[in-house]
Amino acid sequence: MPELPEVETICRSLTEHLIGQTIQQIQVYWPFAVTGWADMSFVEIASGKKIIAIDRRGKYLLIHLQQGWTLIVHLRMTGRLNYYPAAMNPMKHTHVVFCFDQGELHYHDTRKFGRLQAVPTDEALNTGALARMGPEPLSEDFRFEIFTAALQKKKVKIKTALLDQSLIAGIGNIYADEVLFTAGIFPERQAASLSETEIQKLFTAIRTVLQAGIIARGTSFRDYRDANGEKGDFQNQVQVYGRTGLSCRRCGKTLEKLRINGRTTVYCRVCQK
DNA sequence: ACTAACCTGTAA
DNA sequence: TTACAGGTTAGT
Repeated sequence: MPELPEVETICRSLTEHLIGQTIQQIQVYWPFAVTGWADMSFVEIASGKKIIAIDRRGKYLLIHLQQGWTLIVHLRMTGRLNYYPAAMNPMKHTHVVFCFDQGELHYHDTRKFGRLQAVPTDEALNTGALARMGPEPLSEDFRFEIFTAALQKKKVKIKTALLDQSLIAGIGNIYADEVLFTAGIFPERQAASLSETEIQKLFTAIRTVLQAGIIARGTSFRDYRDANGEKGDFQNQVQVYGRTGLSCRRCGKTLEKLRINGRTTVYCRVCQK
């Protein structure tokens, strides 16, 4: 569910509530949701520790604990982290509950794709997909020349390239379609076929669209909520995602869809070449 | 490079 | 009943 703007919004809303709070107790209702480290269980590692910082990397949340431990969270499609100021009964799909001095954090995930891993902080960025994660598009690590060189090496469609987390971190199906519309690029173009001008448009569109997503506090078509249970607003300003059969806001032509990499892709055949 | 798998819910 | 959903990975 959440892409970069949603995870960033969750990160910020969690930070407000949890920095400095100690995890007093953890209840795990679905054990597959959590993973420990070496011979230590997730609960053993995290219990009794204070949260000192919360970061985002791509679509991952990094909850840093004292004593050198970090909880890596990926929400996949339907994962949610809900902060409640007072004790709350777990809901049908609540898999983990963290109890603090003030309030509780509930991990909820209808489709059970998401995972929480406890790892040593200095191993966090070397763990799994995080080790191969591309640059953060909103940081100075995202460089036009490097992005250009990477695209020219790829023999996949540009939409597939945008979804490749090792090429660029944090873009998912909604923002990929929005970025390609904004850049005026047809999603089935081969990545290596883009001109420098087109890559420049794409580079700029990635940054402006993701930034707009963050300002809107994410996109809530269905499941997404921030840590306070609030919806985002970006669904009210999308150009193409979810608008198959409706008219293009720019030229009026009926928007079309196709399937790329198993993902529905919506585009305007007039505005995107 | 494409598909199935992991899951459940909702809408067609 | 079938298709599809903000993701990733392990298989052909």
